[in-house]
Amino acid sequence: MPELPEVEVTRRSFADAIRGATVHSASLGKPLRWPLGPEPGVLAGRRVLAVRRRGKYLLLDLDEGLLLIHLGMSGSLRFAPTLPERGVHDHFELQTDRGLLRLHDPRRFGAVVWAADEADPRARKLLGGLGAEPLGEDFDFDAFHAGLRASRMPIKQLLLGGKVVVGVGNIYASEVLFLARIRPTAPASGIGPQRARRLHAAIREVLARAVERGGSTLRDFASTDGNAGHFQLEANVYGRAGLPCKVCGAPVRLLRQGQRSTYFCAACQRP
DNA sequence: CAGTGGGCCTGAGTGC
DNA sequence: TGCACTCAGGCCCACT
Repeated sequence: MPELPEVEVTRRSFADAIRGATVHSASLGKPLRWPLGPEPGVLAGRRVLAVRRRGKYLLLDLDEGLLLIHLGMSGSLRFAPTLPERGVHDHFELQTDRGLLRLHDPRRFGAVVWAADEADPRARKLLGGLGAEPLGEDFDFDAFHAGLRASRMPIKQLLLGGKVVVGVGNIYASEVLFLARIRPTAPASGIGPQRARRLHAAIREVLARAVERGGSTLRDFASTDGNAGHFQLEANVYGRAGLPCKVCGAPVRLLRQGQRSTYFCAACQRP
């Protein structure tokens, strides 16, 4: 579910409030994608120093160790002084002196993983292969273009892979390629400097705009305060198969790439 | 080596 | 109403 903008919106919604909090206790529900590692009891007494984001992972820095939180396809976090009674899909809770942090994740593709530090193999396994942060300083055009040239994968699948740039999920991949006027099936290595420039800019533009809009709410995304996002209201192609392209009026087309839906305009987006 | 497809889960929606 | 089926925002890993 959540792509980079949703994760960033989530982070911003509770980072300040939880900073400095002391953990009283932690508890697990049903198994998530990966085990926490140690017993949840080791979190008792820890202080939360900061909440950072790397790709679609949230990093809770503790005074000893850190927690890597991934929302998977259906995960969401709430943080508040008190929350309603715990439900069957609430699979992780961190009780602190500033409130309760709760992970709600019906499909359980998400995870909460403890690591001693970022060099810990447990953290490196998850963060090690990640590409550039699209909204950060390190999203360098030359490196990006070199990443494209090195792969013959269809550009949409390369973007989803997260090795070149992180955070572009299935919704935003379609939107970004529409804005850059590039066909999703185009081999990455064949994208010239001109089009690569447009793509590089489109990634920043679409993701930054989605963050401003509070993310997308397709099914059940909500930030930790429970509010919905609004970006999907301005999607140009995602979820609009058969409807007229907002630019040229041609019907938006739908195709499958690697078991995922891709939306595009055949008139606006050249192969 | 790069690239593909299976699988992890549950819930919502559709068609019969 | 019930059942069978498809699909959904991610990502690791076994395989070709």
